[in-house]
Amino acid sequence: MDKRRLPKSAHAPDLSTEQKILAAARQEFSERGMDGARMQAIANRAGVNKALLHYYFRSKDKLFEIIIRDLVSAIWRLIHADLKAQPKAPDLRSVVRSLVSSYISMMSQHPEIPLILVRQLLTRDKNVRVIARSIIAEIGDAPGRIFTAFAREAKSGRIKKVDPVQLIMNIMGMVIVTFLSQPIAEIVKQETGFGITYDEKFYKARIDFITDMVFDGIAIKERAS
Amino acid sequence: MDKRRLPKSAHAPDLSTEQKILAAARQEFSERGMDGARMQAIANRAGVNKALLHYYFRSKDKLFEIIIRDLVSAIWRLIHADLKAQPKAPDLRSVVRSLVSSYISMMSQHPEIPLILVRQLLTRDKNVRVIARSIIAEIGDAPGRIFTAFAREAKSGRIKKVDPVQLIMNIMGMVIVTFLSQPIAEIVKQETGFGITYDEKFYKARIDFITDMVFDGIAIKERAS
DNA sequence: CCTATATTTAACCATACGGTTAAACCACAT
DNA sequence: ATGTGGTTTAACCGTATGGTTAAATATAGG
Repeated sequence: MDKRRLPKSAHAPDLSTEQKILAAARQEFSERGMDGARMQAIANRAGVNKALLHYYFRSKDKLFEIIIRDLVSAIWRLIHADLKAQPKAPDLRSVVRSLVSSYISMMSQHPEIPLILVRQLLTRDKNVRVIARSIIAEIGDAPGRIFTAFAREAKSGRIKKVDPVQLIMNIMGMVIVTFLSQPIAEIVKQETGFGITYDEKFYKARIDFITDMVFDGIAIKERAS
Repeated sequence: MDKRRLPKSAHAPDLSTEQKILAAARQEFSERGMDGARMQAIANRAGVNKALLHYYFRSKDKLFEIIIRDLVSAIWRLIHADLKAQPKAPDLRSVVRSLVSSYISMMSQHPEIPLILVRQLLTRDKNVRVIARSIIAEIGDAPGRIFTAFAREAKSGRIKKVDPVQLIMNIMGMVIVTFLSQPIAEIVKQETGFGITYDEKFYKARIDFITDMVFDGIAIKERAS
């Protein structure tokens, strides 16, 4: 059995049916979620026969799983590429800024990442465990880095002693709301006429704004206490 | 047609089958989302025959719509009750604090609210428009109040002149992440052993932490520039 | 009691949707 | 040209699930 899978080579259509399916699936899943997505819809988006979805990826579950796996590993890849491109952070503020910047730039390049992952993580479902586990593994570095850096800085008295859980939760909240708000903002625009333009400029502004809010909030001001 | 609907009075079972269904549906929808929810599962949770769901609420869509409508109006009701219970806010910081507090207390009492609404709003779907519209109408007060209050304060030079969109986005992000993180935190606990206890104490701490972060971030420190 | 009306139930229906299959198609090697 | 193996297609299948129905059961009013 299984003469399918790993087709590759020989024949070579116009740059991979497989890729077209994956792209279409990413779209569909991000808009409708695992349960709302329809195999037929994915096939249509990809301009491909439905049976091919099963030819290349056995089942809907397997397809979804691969999408998730790819997204999670993309996080890792993109974040690291971006961090490496940045100058080594000298001070704490720069560390936070570069982390925030990396995550925002990553998600702005791939808006499906927060959409699919968040929705899935909100779902009470045993396979969520699997996703969560891999995310924890992949994302793992960031909270740790922030945590230890802050602990050190707090010891040296340059920042307030705050609960790191609260701190990280706030940072994460400010980062992801940037993307979760997008579909809502679109509707608000259509309803009220007032809208946000999610472009390069806006994202840059958010990086600064978040960093500022974090720091000028927790930095101890010399003159008081 | 329609001899059903508005059964009420006459007979009177043990405190409303209708209510049992609504409660069960709220649960199911919040855990699995509109598409993932199963009518049979709702019936089971309510300990009721499946046909009753259709007897009281025509269809799955209608049932979901009612749930959403109720949640949205609950936001309004709870927020206002809470705000009225609080002392009139004298200064800006107190205004923000009391708004943040109201929203957090509201969602902590009804965790389904953020779960169902956020998931639904992430879905690309025409009926999202309807939901969004009602939320915009109901929630409407808060951003406006914050916005004008901040504009006034900024004029008087007590806080930095910041983009109100960025500001509100940050506040909202920090508030909702408090609840969106809950399912994830549960898994993290099972995976790594480290967990957060989402209790009264934690929520109170978050209210303070968020307020502090917002303000000590945007308040102009006398000694500097 | 009897009747009318609301409620509840089991059994059933229709179909949307994930998945399968067998045949066709296509490119290349021999 | 023909055979081989990956690829694509239309047509089909089984079932889960939303929804319906007709009969049963309860309740209140007369």
